[in-house]
Amino acid sequence: MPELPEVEVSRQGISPYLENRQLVEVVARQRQLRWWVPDEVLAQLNQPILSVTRRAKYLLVQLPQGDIILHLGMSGHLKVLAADTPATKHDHIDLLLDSGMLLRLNDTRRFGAVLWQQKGEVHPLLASLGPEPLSDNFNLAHLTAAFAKRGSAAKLVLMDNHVVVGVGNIYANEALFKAGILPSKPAKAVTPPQLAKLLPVIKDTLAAAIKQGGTTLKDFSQADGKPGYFAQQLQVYGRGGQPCLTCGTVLSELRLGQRSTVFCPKCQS
DNA sequence: AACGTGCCCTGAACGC
DNA sequence: TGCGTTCAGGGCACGT
Repeated sequence: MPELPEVEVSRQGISPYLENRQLVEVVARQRQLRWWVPDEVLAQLNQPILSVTRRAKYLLVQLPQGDIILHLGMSGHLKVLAADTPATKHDHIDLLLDSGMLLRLNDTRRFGAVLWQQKGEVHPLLASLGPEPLSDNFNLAHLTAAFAKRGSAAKLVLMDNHVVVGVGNIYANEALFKAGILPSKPAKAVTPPQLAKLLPVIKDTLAAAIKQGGTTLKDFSQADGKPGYFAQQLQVYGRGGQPCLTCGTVLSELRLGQRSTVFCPKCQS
């Protein structure tokens, strides 16, 4: 599933193919994604592409009159292909460019989205998001304040988009392990030293993942859907019942907010 | 405001 | 072999 690093790597991968190109046609197939743009909006998008940016896990294709917003959901991925490449199953939308290439969104499980926001407006889905994890707005003061007033599990608060965006299930598990914090610990009970450790752990892990994902960039127009950062060793995610890589204790597994949660009962407290 | 739960979707993995 | 069931997960919507 695309987490923030994969979305950022996708952004970096597609940007060179899109920026300063003219969008000449939008081909829509499957409209039953989580959210979808009205056809009359899609019909008016033949405009130059100014840039491709990212907010949380949303990609923004910026046009003079507004932004096309893409969300990859759980199973979505983007490819830049020759315009005559036949569509396959789950290819939901193509943005055809004047270069003879196209940007194609494929999303098996259809948790993704295609949205539009007019220039000068902020789509409601983007309006109340927390800070970007790699920005200075995500700092110890902010993290401390957010945790101080929440009684629910630390992992759930970390995954709350109002607290910080882009920390999905995998990274929440990994970051809490590296910071030595029990995922089920009430957020307000997490100690100042633990928070001080958690903050850089999140930033460093995400930054490293983006950097590793960069290795797939030059092959982006190929059919390579594998995110480079998955090559990194996951310490706990998907390893329930196996020994902790630090101390050898069997990793515990439980569900928080209907998400799989793995932790070391000895290393995390 | 904060918290818990349901829901959307497909395909792989599993159980009988 | 071939069913049925379970699981994975982002994030909104809703009820309490």
